[in-house]
Amino acid sequence: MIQSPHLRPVTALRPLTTAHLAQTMTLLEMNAAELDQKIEADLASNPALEIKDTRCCPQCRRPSLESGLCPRCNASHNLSKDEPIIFVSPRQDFYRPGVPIQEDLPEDNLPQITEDLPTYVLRQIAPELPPNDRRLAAYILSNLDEDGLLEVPLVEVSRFHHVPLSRVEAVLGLIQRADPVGVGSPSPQEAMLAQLEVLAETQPVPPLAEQAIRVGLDLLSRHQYVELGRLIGAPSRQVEQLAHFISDNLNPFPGRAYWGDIRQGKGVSPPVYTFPDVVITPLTESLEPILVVEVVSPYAGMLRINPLFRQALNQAPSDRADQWRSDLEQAELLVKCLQQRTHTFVRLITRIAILQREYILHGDEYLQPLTRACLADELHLHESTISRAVASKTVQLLNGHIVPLAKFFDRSLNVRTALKQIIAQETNPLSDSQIVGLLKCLGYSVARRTVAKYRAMEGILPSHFRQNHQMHENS
DNA sequence: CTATGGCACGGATT
DNA sequence: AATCCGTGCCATAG
Repeated sequence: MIQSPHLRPVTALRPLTTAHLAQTMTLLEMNAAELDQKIEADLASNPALEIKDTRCCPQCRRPSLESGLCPRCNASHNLSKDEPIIFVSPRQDFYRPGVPIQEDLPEDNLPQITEDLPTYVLRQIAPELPPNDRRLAAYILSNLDEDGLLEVPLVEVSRFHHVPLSRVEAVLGLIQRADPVGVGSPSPQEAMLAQLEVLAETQPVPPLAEQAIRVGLDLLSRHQYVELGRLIGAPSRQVEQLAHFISDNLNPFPGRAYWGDIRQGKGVSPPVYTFPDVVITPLTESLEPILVVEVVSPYAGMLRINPLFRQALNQAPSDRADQWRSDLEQAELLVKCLQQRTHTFVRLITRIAILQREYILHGDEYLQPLTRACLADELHLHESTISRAVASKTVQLLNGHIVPLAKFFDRSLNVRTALKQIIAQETNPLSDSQIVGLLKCLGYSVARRTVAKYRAMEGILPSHFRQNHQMHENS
């Protein structure tokens, strides 16, 4: 149900209300990229629609206001910092933050396709892959579990595709060396071995590491150094260093904690999402900047009913009249629904920008736990409307990271980052219940059990598998 | 006895 | 109506 008291006379539509509602819902669910496609399709098939010329802002090429400048360049600098500047911008490719505006964007600068883990990996290895092995690779990658490990036995893959096992292994070898190193391995053990191998190419690794992982991974994870030392023939002191090295550098679950956090890491962070639906930038560089929130909505303000078409309707050939009339109605409906969609979305994002200002400026730790229901109540919308509006949309933050809009509704992110900080700073491993105490001091009240779950989510090992962070570096 | 993981329940989310 | 998430209770390992 759309019910919005502040809404313009959109309510005074037509007897089309059911169709209107239905389409608004559908549109609301789409993100910018999908909407773009949809509108392009409509433009192509419906002669009643046309694109109206718009003037561009001379400074940034966004469509301009009456004054000639766009809302951003036109904004005065002495507004209240609590009031974000919000405006709607029609096309993603008019403007790319951080990238100087160019007349022609080079080919490889165009929007990336939305990538999930399998696609991301596939793109990396495709060049090295013989064409007939591509399907094989794609098949393997589509059978990864959420940890980035292969769920299906290799033999089965080979049988399914009627190729020798050796070929499957060769392809898998390539996959394992692609970016989340170790991805696609059949077991944590193999993942770690692959990582070790890659690591060895750039830096020295302890000679016994490989053996330790091969024969004693379970001992390693249980901290049973003496036992392990006996097994691989090394003093327990050396084994301890070994364990330290392993837990610092290797990750048994290559796919985990990979999508969430895009840190400086080693390489460049992979672009995971397409163009964002919202771009947030500071108006000026300062500690307490005014936020500029740009809502990307394809063709916003550029779409209208072709006036010529409307005129021509009267003189329509009788056999075509019905068709034309329905085209016109559809076009009108689309335009109204789009207005409705942007309006709802703008109200939503405005509220979010105000409520989550601290988060936008200062990062994960300051994210307010916010529920859709609560926002729905404030905006007098139905919660399902919020859900639809939030679904599958992304926001680009000040630091250039693109995150799903749903992240603004994450109930536990702030606690999880606090937890990560605690663990990063700990000198010796803290137990979960000790962490509960520390979190409580910070004002986060969570159950002991929950801390364990958060750890798992972040890919942090249990305390007895973690190492003292004070001593460091082997020779 | 302490630290964790597993299972299941209730409320929130979609 | 189906699913996800935080939590409590219990079993297990050290």
